[in-house]
Amino acid sequence: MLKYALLALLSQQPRHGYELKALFEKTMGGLWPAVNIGQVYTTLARLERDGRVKGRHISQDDRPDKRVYELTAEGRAAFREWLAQPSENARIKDEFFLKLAFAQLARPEDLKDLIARQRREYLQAMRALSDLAANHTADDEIVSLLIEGAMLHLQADLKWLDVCEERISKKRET
Amino acid sequence: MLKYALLALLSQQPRHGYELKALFEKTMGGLWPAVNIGQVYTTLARLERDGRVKGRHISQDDRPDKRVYELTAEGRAAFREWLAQPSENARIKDEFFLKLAFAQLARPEDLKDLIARQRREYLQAMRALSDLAANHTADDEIVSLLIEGAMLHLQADLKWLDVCEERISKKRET
DNA sequence: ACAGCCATGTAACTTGTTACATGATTTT
DNA sequence: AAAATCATGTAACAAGTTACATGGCTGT
Repeated sequence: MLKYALLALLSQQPRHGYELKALFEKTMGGLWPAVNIGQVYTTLARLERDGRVKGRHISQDDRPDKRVYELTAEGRAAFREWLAQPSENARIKDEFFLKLAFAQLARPEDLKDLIARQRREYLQAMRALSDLAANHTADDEIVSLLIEGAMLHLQADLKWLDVCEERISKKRET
Repeated sequence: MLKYALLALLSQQPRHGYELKALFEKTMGGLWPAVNIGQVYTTLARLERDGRVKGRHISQDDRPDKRVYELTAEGRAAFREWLAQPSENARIKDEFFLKLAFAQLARPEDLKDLIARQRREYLQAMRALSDLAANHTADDEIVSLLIEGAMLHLQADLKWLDVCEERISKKRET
């Protein structure tokens, strides 16, 4: 995933690893888990190995030297292709889905607690997003959108927990 | 992730790799991407290496021999610990989030198409879920719940696409 | 002197993916 | 005779995580 974000940033202009990390985080406005700087460099190395980018050494007198990467034609094509194909969401890979299903199999008596704990987690995440939204200057339109998207997700998750709880207590009555 | 699902299934009784794969898929009712059988075996090998399970060879006359795994005390503890801690959802790792944010940076003129394509994808996934729900005998309560959860997610995603589209066209007017 | 930012990387490891390889038994 | 199901695995690779290692410049 990071791979394509780097290609996107490099499609604007050549940049170096340290800069890419900062831009990535700024673009995602703290909504994406922080990227380890090490991963940026390994990803760049792999992209260069695969002919997607080309790095070149830049000497600097006042600062440490750096290595600036630019997109190749292939890299540009790979980025465009990524944008062109829709992101898969048909199959779900949400950990809580798994947890619920297998808890029900193995420890059905724990379901109520499991759901309660998860609700607390979602509510906390919701609060964190509200804070982010409040502290967020409206200059960055896209980050506001991402925050709203994350909130819609969480609302759906919370609603689902309600459905689960209801269904489970109903079953127990039978 | 698969790791914990296997521990869950083994917490009921000892089982072998082939059986675990089938049970996993039955439990998730086609909602989780199919698991590669090879991964089941490598995961079991790693679990054994880490002392979570213990395998033993069973000779069979009528069928190929098999290797049955059972949980160790450590494995049981690891499973319980997994259940006890809430699944993280605070930070989002949805590919479309990334795509939108970086498309806006690099190719803002493509945003409309990007959203339209993604909407088609979500609607198609929605239809697939409806079919699943229809063909689904109500005997398996948990699978019904998972289907509902997936639908709630998709509804949130679709709603978000509407918000994005609106916001973007509004911006263009300015 | 020390903290913090600028800058680059490697090593070891985990999880998951794809493809390959083998072979028996059962059903059509 | 062929296809499907039962059964096990390995090899190579991709992506991501954590920790370690290095070193210069800037501001307090």
